[in-house]
Amino acid sequence: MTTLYVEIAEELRRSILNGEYPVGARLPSESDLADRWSASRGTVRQAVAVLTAEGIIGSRQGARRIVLRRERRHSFAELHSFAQWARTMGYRSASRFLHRERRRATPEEARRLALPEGAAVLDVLRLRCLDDEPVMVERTAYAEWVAPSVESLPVDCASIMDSMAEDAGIIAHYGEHLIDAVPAGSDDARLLRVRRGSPLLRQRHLTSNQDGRPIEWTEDRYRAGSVTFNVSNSVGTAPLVRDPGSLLM
Amino acid sequence: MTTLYVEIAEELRRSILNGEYPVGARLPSESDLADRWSASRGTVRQAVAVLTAEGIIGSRQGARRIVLRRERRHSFAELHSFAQWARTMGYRSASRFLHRERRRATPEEARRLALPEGAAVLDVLRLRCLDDEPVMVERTAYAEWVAPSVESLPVDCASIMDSMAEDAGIIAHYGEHLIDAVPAGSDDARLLRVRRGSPLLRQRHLTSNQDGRPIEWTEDRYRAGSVTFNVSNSVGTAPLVRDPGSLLM
DNA sequence: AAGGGCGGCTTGTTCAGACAAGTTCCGACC
DNA sequence: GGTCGGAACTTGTCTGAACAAGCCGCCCTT
Repeated sequence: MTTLYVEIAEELRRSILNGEYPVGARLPSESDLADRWSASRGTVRQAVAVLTAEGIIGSRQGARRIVLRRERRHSFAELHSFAQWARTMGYRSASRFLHRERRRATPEEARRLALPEGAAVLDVLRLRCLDDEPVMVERTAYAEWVAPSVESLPVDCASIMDSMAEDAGIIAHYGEHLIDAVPAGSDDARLLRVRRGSPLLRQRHLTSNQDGRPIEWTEDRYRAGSVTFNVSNSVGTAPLVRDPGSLLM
Repeated sequence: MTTLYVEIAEELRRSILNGEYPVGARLPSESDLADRWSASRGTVRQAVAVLTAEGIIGSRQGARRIVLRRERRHSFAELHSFAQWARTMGYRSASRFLHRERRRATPEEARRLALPEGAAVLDVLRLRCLDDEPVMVERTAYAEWVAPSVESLPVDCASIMDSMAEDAGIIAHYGEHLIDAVPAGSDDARLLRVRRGSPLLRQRHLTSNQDGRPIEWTEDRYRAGSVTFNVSNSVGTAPLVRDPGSLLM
């Protein structure tokens, strides 16, 4: 049993998906929805705020909400875990450790992971495949406090994040992502089977646990054409809302 | 005079920025903050939700909120207008129309802009510079209903979006962005002064007005190293999504 | 000294009501 | 027929209250 506003959001999402509210249509007013679920207007506002944050519906003061899009967006976990994302998209994903050893953190890594200069990190290099095609090279520096959990994993472990959560209770909670384009180095080129200097989509990200303590600093390099990042937004700035005594996210 | 929750959010952001709440520190509880501003708890929750969405603070049920980061990152929500973004970042930006003519929409453009096959669009090619350095090539297909506003602009117009808002009341309200990496074509290479085939960061985006009516479908190509996109998220919010390359593109 | 449990604190969810601000639409007027 | 104004509707902001759920530290036990 989930919470009420999540349930309302899910049912609305379903209604949009199955065409009851096509793209461009206006949703019922908040009070209509509140009546339908015997909920207060505030709870309904939490529900529609979820869909707004997902980019599915848009809203303006005074006018009824409209449907912008049908497809649903995916969750935080899928952004942090390549394996989990691949699974939900219906791909077979595989990965292998090519390299795994402790070394000193570079100045950049130390800064990102909030470590003292020269602290030890666990350096990991992995190659990721979708349906047997090499798609991404992943270079990660793990903070020392999570290193043991990573070192004990088998070389073909599919999802480090999943394993860490299960074995050590280390859970990714916050993330920051930097996205740009870089030319393939000679190692990248060999592993991804592209020419040296050809374009790669680079996603660097810092993952932290629930206390804001950094877990890892990662640089992923995707072969051009294999992956696209997708963002929806609206001017309404506040993707979040609240209402009588509560707000949501 | 802005609204109360925005004011609270701004003051909290300032306090974090000036070090009153350093990274890792715990914020006061909701009721403390409510007392301080003589506001209800609900209003305070709206304020902290703003900061949460910006990735500045994190929150977990039962525990006090913590500071994750000081700076406010430049988020996609603000990346509506290149000119506007450049200005807030302190750059001198310039741009020039290299090409501007009506033609038939390609099948992709027709789909994105929700137009019938073969409808007319206004095709625009612009070169964007930051501090006199060519940084981005922009290829836009404008829907016919906004074409007149664009055609009347001077060749060195800095911000089409600003002009359209002023002159015709056409306001960008919703956006969807697709981000990946592509090799520079020969035109791109000449304009951006890079070698052909060198990596470019590509941002395609669809802009719609307040009714969800498509305004433009744009393809921006940034020279590698000139721009990095940045996204923050946490377990409750995921503004960014990853899509497989070949499907649905 | 190490471990466990309980209680107080804090965030999450929900309710009902009120007013402000913006949109829509129809009807009156020119 | 077109335009202007206003009424009805809808979303945005805010209050105050209550309970649930999760976290943390203190204290007591072993």
